Amino acid sequence: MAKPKRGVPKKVRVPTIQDVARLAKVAPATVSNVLNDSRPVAAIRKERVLAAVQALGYRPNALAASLRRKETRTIGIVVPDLTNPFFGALVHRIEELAAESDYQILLVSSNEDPKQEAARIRTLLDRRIDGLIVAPARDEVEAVSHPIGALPPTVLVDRGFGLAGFDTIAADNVEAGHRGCQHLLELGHRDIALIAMDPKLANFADRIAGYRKALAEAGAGRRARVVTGGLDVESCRTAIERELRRPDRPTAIFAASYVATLGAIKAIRAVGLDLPGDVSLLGIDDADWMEALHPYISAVAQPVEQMATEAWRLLNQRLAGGTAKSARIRLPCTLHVRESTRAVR
Amino acid sequence: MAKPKRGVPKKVRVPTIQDVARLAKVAPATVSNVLNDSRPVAAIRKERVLAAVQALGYRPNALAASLRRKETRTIGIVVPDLTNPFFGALVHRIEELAAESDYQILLVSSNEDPKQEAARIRTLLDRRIDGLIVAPARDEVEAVSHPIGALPPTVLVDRGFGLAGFDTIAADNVEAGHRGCQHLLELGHRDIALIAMDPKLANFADRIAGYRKALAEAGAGRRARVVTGGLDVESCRTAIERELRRPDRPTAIFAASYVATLGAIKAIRAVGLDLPGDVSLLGIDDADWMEALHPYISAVAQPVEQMATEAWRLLNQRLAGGTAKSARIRLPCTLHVRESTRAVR
DNA sequence: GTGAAAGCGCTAACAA
DNA sequence: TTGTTAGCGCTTTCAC
Repeated sequence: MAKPKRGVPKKVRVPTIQDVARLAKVAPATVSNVLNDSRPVAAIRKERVLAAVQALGYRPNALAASLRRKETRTIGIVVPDLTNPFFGALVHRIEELAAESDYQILLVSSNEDPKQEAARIRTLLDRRIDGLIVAPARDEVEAVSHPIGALPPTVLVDRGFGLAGFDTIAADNVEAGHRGCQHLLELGHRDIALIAMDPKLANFADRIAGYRKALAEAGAGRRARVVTGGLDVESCRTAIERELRRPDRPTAIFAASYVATLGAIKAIRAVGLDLPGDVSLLGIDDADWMEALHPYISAVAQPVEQMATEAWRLLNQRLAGGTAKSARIRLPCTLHVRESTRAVR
Repeated sequence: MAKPKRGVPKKVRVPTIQDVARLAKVAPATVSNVLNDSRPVAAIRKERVLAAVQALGYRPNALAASLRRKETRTIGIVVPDLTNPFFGALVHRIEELAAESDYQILLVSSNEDPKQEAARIRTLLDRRIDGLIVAPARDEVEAVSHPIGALPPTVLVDRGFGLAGFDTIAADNVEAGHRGCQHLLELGHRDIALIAMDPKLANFADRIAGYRKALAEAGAGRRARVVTGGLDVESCRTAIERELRRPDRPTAIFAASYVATLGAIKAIRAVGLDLPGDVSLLGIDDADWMEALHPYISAVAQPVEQMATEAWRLLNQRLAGGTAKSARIRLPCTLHVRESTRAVR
């Protein structure tokens, strides 16, 4: 048995700005000024400082600087579920942009739960993040900010569009629902079931509205069929399966999210129908695999990259002190017609 | 035009521990002791403190506490690519576990680039993270730690297995390659091409070794065909397509990663072969969609959840002062036989 | 152009 | 049990 000496911290003292100053025979302030270009420093001293920094392997303690400067160059990101490729891509891109501007990312997941979301955001605030990007679990203001109090500059992505006091970004979900449904109608479908994870979430409500609008325009307003799935693939699958087993089963499924799309494919399989022979499928949200296996899945793609870019741009503006009134940005989706949608027989 | 007053910080002063102390008529230290249970405090005072905290909406400044305590309760996570579902799931689970223990996650992506990796890790260190979990871009020690200097407790996941000074965790990649190849051999395949993104990465080297071993055991050692793809789907697709267009094309493809699997599917389509009629496909790494569209993709699944759990467990142990010698943990993979692998004609 | 000194908000050591 | 003091490592006055 090795006898583990517990809690013995390494004795290697990390050099501080004082150590550098001493070695370079200058004031700590001068070291700071050299390293941050915050004031002109004579060339001779500057060299001495740089040499000392080199010699000691000095790295400024960002914590101390943040405490003093009252700015952490850290932003929080909150997403409902990181395993969802939409949010994965979103975070990926934001992290990339943030890093370019020398910002770090504190990442938390809310697991689609407003309670957890609030709790996690609070811990982020305790760390004095400079800004926050959140894809909220719910759309209500209370859920996002009420239990938390003052927030730093915050931009809301995907959900919570239009909430007062926030810059908000979302896909044009009404148009996504409208355009998607139109596509199905053009193919001759009249019995189109739309599957939403939670029709109360604004983005689903919008997609449903667009869908209804397209239906109405085609004189098929009474044929709307909105099915509520749930937050996970299984519950969506079950709901869709039930719909497909009805005698008057739909000829097309419009799955209003990534999770719903996955559920729809599984449901169609489970019922033993042919895709797209017996039933067409149109998804919302794109993924790499949708163009791999046949039938390629037709989908209305949200502009994730753009959403990330805009989110970062808006946040950056605020971080720079911008006080423009809250932005509300709707980004257009793109319909990718592939193989899973086919003319009705 | 609104006239934007730039850079005007909000005048709302955030309450400090001093404010609470004053209001509660106690010493700041007492407030600290109440909030952290660090010393017994008389019930009367405790109540006064709590009331004052409530009244002011006081939240301790974690930055200041960290500076003083020399511990941030923050750990860094470094992954090569967050859009890869494997790393997405890994981060997701680690974040979850960390949050349960009141740790935060600073997330950075290395984009498969050791240079970027080193740079990003350095910025994490400047923030005095307590620990680090990294899925390195390369396997060499130098790449991970040499250009950086002293690291906090660090565990390496997926790559860099066995590097001295680190707890390391990886799937049993040799076995994964072995078992996978065996499965193909059992189906009668003899011309099996293995596609690796980069055969120099240890996990690919291991998978290749396992594959060769299985081949040798079947007396087909000379028939090994290792194809180098690349870091992205397209380059893998191209490489596999080339292989499939040869007159002596393989009857089975063994794609040694998620990206390679996607590339393989696309290549098989591009060449116009039937999957699995003309060619079988076995992937490494599992994904939700592999059980959605036909043919369901057979795959050797890495135990992502377990890898995350173990990573967190090991790190936690170190954070608690544990000084056991570096752990090396190999976790077994699971073969999911589905529809994309079929007996050779 | 430079240095000395104060202080960001907290906790740990020392007294009482 | 409580308060006072010092100081974590840095940046920013202010004075020279």
